[in-house]
Amino acid sequence: MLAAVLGPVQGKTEQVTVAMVTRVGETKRPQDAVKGPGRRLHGAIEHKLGVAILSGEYAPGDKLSGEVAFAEELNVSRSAYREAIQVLAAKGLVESRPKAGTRVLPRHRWNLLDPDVLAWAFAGEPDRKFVADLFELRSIVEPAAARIAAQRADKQSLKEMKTALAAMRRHTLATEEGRAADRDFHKALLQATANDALQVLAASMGAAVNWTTHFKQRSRALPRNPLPDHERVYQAIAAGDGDGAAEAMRILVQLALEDTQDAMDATDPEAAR
Amino acid sequence: MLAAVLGPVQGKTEQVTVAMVTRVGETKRPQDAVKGPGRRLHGAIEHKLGVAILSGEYAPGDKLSGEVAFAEELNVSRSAYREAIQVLAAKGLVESRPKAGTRVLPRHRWNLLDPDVLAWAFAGEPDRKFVADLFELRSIVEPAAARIAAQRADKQSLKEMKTALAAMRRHTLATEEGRAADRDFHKALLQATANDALQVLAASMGAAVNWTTHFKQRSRALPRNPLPDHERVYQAIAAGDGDGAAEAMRILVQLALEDTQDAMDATDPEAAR
DNA sequence: TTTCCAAAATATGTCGGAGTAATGGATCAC
DNA sequence: GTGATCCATTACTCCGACATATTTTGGAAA
Repeated sequence: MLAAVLGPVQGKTEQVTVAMVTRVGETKRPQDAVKGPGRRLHGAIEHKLGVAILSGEYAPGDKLSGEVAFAEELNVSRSAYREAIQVLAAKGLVESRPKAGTRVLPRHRWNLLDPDVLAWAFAGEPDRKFVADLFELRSIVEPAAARIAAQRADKQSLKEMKTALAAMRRHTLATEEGRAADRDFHKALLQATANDALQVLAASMGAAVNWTTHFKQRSRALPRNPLPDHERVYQAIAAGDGDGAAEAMRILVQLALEDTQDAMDATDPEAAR
Repeated sequence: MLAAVLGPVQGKTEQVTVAMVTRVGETKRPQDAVKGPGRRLHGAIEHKLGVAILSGEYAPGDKLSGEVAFAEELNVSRSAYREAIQVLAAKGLVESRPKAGTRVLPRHRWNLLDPDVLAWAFAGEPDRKFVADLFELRSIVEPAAARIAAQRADKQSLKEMKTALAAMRRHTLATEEGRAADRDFHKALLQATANDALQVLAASMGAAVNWTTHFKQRSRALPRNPLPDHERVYQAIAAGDGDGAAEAMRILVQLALEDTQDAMDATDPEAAR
């Protein structure tokens, strides 16, 4: 009488594998390691409902069936269901009121920059308009971040960026290590800005961009080698050249956008106009 | 023990053990304090814990007392406490694991751009560094948004901005209507960009900026009249002048930052160096 | 003594049910 | 037609029990 409906939740081993996709070769303390907390049951419900909402299966304004009905339909207890709903409500996806039930909120209330919401958005076929919006935002924020980083970067951050670049050179973007190095590079760059708000925002966008690389992989067209672009950014930052860093980063983002769009066109040729 | 900690929201009366001296005039209902869908019990717990964490009362790495213990301490059921914790976990503030307990996550895991988290951050004395970071981000995003708006604004958005400007002129920023008009202006500007990601981000920042106006009010120094700055932005957008709009918005944000810093200096002279 | 595995201890996770409170809509009076 | 009142529906809260996961420990084996 368990939650067979939830599919991915049920298999214990599956969850373990998902949680274990952490980076190899991490020598940090076990506590700090990204040991993913195996998704709980309510976590699975969040994911299921979150994806359903983001994919448009439940449109804004739609009323979900009552707690008892829905919980029974999912074969979970009301507690688990309610905790999931609370999380969705915390992210602005739904709102619950006595007598009125819980309804899907209009899209402009959604916390689209929440990492989980982004993950749910990219779980299905991503919306091309939304991807374009994200890249537009990225093309605003990241060059500015690079400019600030060029002004404030300390030796420590520069060293980390250099290390990440070396790792990118060693592995390619085709490997998980390479992509991890890419993330590390941007992460180190953001840390160099010494701006918490920028870091949080870029972390969200980075996660989203990460999902797009998944599509690049799926398409046959190999993306161009992004290493030279990254190196230009690094050189400018190391030289303290704010304008140069911003311009180099602008180009980097622009190329990433083109690659992603090409990949999406290749994956879903119909949608390309 | 102390249900009073949770403020206005509280239920049971028979839970009180000793010295239940009902204070007269305490018959206020949750609706009195909050508008719209009044905060539920678990909402109050979220707020209390969220503020405690953001203010540093619970430092990253700290372990919260167990569910039973903490729930009993707050005089709430375990269910309500758990739902609150799930919400905090959804915003990246804490993480719960069996046997290990619930711990406050490191600051870089917090969703600092979540509207609720921002509200909690500004519930106490705001961190000056964080305010500076937010304004730096705002000075990156909003001018760029204004530039895009100048390129894409349709008649509808322009009309809304014009209406908001008129309202700002009629009332001042000292009134709630005036501040609402200010928000409407920025909201209309963002809508003109036709970029969902930008809209969500700016909405969060707008909420944060709104909290800072609270401090401007608290200080004696009246902020300068921001109307001319807004009008310059509008004129540039209406004329389709992207560079002009960006520059005008840059100045607007810069002045807002100076006003806010002055207000914070006046409120807390010690921290000013 | 050191290493490793197994069982216990403990805190979170899940469950089902009962009762409370609040709200939206129908009903009724004016 | 307009307003206030009543009521059914729904989420909200509480409770107590059991399940599950993970750390800790203690003991067996090397």
